[in-house]
Amino acid sequence: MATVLKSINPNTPNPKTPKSDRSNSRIYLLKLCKHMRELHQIHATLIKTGQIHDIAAINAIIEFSAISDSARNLHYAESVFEKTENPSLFAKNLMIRGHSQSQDPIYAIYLYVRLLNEGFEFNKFAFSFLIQACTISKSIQEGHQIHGQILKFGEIDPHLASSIIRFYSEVPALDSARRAFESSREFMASWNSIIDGYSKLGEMEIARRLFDEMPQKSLISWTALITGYVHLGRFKEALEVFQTMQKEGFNPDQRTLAAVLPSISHLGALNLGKWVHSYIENLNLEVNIFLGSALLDMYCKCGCIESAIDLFQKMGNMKRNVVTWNAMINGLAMHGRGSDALELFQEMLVSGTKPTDVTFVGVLRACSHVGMVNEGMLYFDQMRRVYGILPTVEHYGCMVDLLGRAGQLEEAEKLTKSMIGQPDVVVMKTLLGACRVHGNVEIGEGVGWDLIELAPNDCSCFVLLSNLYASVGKWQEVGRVRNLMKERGVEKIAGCSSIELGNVTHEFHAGDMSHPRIEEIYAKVEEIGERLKGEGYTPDITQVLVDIDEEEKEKALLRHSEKLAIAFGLINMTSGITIRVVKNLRVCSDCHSVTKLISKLYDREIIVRDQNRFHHFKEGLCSCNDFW
DNA sequence: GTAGGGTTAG
Repeated sequence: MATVLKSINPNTPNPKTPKSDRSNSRIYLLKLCKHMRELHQIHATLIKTGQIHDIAAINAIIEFSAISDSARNLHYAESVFEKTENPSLFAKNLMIRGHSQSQDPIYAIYLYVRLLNEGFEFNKFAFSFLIQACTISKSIQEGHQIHGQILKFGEIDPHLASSIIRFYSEVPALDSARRAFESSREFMASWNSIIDGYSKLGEMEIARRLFDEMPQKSLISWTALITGYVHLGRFKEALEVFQTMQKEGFNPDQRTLAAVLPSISHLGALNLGKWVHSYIENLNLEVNIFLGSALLDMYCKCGCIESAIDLFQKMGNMKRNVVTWNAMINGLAMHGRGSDALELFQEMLVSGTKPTDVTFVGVLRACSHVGMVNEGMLYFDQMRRVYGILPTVEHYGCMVDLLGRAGQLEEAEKLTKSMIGQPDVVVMKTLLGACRVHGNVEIGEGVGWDLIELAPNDCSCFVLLSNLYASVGKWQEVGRVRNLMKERGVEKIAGCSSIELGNVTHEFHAGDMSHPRIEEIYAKVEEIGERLKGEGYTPDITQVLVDIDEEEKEKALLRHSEKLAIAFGLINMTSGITIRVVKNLRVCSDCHSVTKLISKLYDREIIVRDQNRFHHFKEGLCSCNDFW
């Protein structure tokens, strides 16, 4: 006992101090508990000394065991609570709150009903937790009833109003949410809640209108709006809102930053991400689990895997949850560091963190990106057998990719057919892509034509099929696919690459002429082309889809967006600075070999993020080992 | 003394 107490608070009370002080210090100790073991010891002392009837002591024990983050034990809280003769209002609220945040939030309602029948009364805090319980468990009927109880109770404050709106938005029952909002427009929290509700349901236009109409905004309002744009994948708009917010004098806190970071990650805006990190450091903001995970993910997705690892280590075990681990595992996988990712997965298991479906996406991608077929099969099997996680389309996608790359196309096809329900477009595209890499027309042809029927407006299906035919010289078939695409009016998605220079992101589209310095850039591209040819490079024109002569095809290749972006980087960034490019599609094979050569001839590290993974080009080689 | 906005995969 003494040793534990010492470890919590070296100033163990002097036996000479008055009794009430000693009791207070024990309650103070309770608030410092980190583990259940410590709580047991203090609890035992309280019983021995008869102080257990102290209301504050009971509350502190229940508080720790019902809601603390570090070592929750609701059963323990329950047993203390049930033995208490006349529990305080605060204790009852703690129990309701504990249940509402547990695996079975509905028990909060059961407890409430039971206590109500026993003649107890409640205050507004209880209702707040009860409505939260209904929100989490999506208990529509119960939520309605609690809403009724609140109205009967008679006193609606901003917190209750916003909780009710939140409940109806998440059920979802937008009409009811709107009605609840209309009847509580006097509270800013109601506005925040309804904006958040519309945002999360993707109704951004309504959310935006309400936001503009709001008589007064708070940081919460801005964060709700940003979250909405992020959820819809409208990352640039999310960043615009973030910047406007600051111009209007609102300084972001941890939650706003955690909300906006995913946009920075998706756009690959490293400089902005670094700005966020230094902002956090300058303001001495605590890097909690949410913020830490978001930052870590930003560094992974912006190509700074070393910074991500650094942060991950600094965060330490206490500040990691499954999301943190998942982000790091997926990050390593994305950067082609498969064995590091798998090692980290083992570490995660040792730490006692239970893997989720997202973890296995990372694990399988790790295997896939470095071609570890057997390991991948093993994990795919383990996922179901050991962890009871049912594979989703993402997992099937990884497996098809894994088998496909290894050339086991029959196996891959078999797997798509064994999927529960229809294999989805992404999985089929993966299979078709693998067929193209291996020039397997027998399987790829069937898959390709099926895909075109399954996703008639998706240009990438046509492109893949056409490239498959091209790779084996079936030019007549290439023409057939191309004509069908034209007939149906399917638009090709233009390749787009971006590169940051200072705080400005420059975007390039294939064949784009709009950049103010485009002539200079094309001159550089030509120069690169000539220098590369001198080194024995021949353009790979087989994958060019348009019907033009060979010379034109070469030119078309030179206009690929990543080549423009890299040329722009070479012109503007002094040697020694890594060029970082983000691309919306997969890197084509010509751009891949060209970038390798550039990295050697111009002695430049180049990091390209494509749709699937990172390519680190250095001294003529790529981290993907030409396997992507 | 308790309550409204936050992180991974797609």
